[in-house]
Amino acid sequence: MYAKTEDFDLELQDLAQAAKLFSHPARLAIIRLLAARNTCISGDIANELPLSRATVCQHLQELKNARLIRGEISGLNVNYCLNVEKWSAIKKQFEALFDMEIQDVNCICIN
Amino acid sequence: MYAKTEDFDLELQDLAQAAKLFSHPARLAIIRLLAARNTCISGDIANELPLSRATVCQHLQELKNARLIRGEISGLNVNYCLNVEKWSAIKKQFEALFDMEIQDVNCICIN
DNA sequence: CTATTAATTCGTATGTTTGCGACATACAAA
DNA sequence: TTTGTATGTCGCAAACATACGAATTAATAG
Repeated sequence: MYAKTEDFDLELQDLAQAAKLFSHPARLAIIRLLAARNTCISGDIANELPLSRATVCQHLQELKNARLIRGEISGLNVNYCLNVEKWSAIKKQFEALFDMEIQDVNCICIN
Repeated sequence: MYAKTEDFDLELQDLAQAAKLFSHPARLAIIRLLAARNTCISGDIANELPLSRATVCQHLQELKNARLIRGEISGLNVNYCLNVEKWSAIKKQFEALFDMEIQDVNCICIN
């Protein structure tokens, strides 16, 4: 986090951090995969993405640190799944953003 | 955009790019300001944020490049406003993401 | 025990974002 | 024309993100 980020409302910091999770197509692809399937082995995820195993792992860790996904060791494999509670919480945050009332603009604003 | 980003679905690339707009509290704060007011002078925006004018200008340009906001010159001032069409489009993209059906998870996933 | 296999971490290279001071532009008033 | 004011751009530095090969860890099979 850049230093100045702390100078904003916590609510905005929080939402910005959630948005960052969605700001890379690999992470969106992972989320989509985990939503679509209920089996979710790390290696399978890596095989479906056009990235190296190491890079996919990094994205998985980011989502895991944010508690949006969870991983469970099962022998040699690791099963990942969405944390639906966190998913719902983020969904609510974005709903609040988009439900925000918008005043009529008073500029013509061509450009 | 990193090279590998192009290897993903256009839909995911697009959504990731929209999410990036929301991934900094300064940009969220700007959006919130523009939604709340119908007068929206560049200098006033900069004064409300804990950042230098140059930095705020940079964030404004980013939002403008993405067509989420528009700026209109009015004498010495520049009036900014939300582009409600783009705002609605992005809102729809996120609604589609969050309306995605989620399968029941089959892992216990403590960690 | 020793391979084998799956997953992750480490180290490193490269690219992007953030932040700002200084400079440039552009309009308006004196 | 000169001066002042509002904006925006440039160039730099620091922080952060992305990507991957190589090394590491950890469980299992032989």
